[in-house]
Amino acid sequence: MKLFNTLTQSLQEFKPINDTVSIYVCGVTPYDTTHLGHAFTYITFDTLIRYLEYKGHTVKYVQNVTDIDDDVLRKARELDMKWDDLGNREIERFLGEMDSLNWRRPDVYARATDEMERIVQLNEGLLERGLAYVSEGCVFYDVRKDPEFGKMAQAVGLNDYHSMLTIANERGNFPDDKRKRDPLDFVLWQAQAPGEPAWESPWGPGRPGWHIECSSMAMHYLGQQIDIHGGGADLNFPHHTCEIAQSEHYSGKAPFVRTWMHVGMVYQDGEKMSKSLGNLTLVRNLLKEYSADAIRLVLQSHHYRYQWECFPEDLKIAAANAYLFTQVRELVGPELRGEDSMLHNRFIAAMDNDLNTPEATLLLKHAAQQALEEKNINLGSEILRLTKVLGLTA
RNA sequence: GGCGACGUAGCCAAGUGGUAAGGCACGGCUCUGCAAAAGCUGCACCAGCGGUUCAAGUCCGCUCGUCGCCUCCA
Repeated sequence: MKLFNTLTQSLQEFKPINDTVSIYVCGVTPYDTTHLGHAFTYITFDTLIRYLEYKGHTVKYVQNVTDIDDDVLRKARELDMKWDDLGNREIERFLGEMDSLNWRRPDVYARATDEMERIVQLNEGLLERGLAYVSEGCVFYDVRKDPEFGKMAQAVGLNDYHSMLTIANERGNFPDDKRKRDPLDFVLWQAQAPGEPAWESPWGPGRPGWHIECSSMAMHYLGQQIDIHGGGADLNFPHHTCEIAQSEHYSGKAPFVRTWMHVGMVYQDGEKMSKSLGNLTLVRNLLKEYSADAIRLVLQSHHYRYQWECFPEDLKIAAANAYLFTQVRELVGPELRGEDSMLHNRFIAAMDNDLNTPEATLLLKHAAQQALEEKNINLGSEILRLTKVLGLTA
């Protein structure tokens, strides 16, 4: 199977390091609702994992949830809720809605607040190696000590280190922070602010920076080098750029990740779907009108690396296609009988080509039309076997 | 401002040098008492200009346009 590695910007033959494929996917911050963009990302990895398992791999899948950060605290204040109550509520909603889409839950769903001890260790390690420094109860990553910083940023077109530095200075969002040595330095541990929750650390009470939890969890649950690390395309910089820096300098092993996979953004009204713009299609609302299979088919009819916009018409088409597969199920019955190697091989070829689900779903659709026309039980059985690989419930 | 991506029919979209998939919409036909559904069928000089090549949507350059990232974001 070939997968596109964001870091090298090329298709690479996928070969796991060990028998068990290690996959880490950046999860959500639980302060708001689940929209179609989230579903696209997580159904993409759900599909990948189902496919890998179908091909005989054992997969260990870890996803984080950032249950303590600025957004959670801010939203909790707005709602006059306790921050952890808000987090718990939104985590339940997220998991519930993803369950409704028939996703395979991660083997480990890790909370940032359960990770404190190891995050502190990671900070200590980076301090020992001279790649971080303490300043007024905070720990910062020292980008000047890391000539390799920004590999991922470069890969996605964000020029080089010096340009990033220049731009960051021009923009001036953080250089005013006198606690930092360099405007690009980022927080590994931040000192407690008045009224905010805090955890103990050698540098005083505080909480983790924005990127450190993922380094910590990935290395703890999966090892210092992992097979696949994924997330939305908006995470490649700065989040994954910083993750690479932290992880590789802590472990002394590179690459931290064999294959970086980034999922394209979903658009609405011509712009990127985002909480701040409010142009959201909510999974919860879609589920009122469409089946999980229809929603999955809409997502899978787009290739994961590319951005797209969801139109109502596409959902109707997907629902019609989902119906085709239920008709195939009626034709075949509960027991699968026979196979169709032609369809199987074409499906494998599509999926092996960087998870080309648009082609795979199209193949299955045409096969379904044919099977129904010919009342072909063998073909129908094969279709149902493969739709199951896509996580469909027909 | 810097950097990057993209620009294929009304819309979505495949296509990684060799006579332009597919889907939706639309038109025609078949079937049906009408309609719907279904089936058949029709519908593109690939943003513009220049270059490389026997051959370019596909490679290179420029222009125009759209979007993204650089700031929390799947």
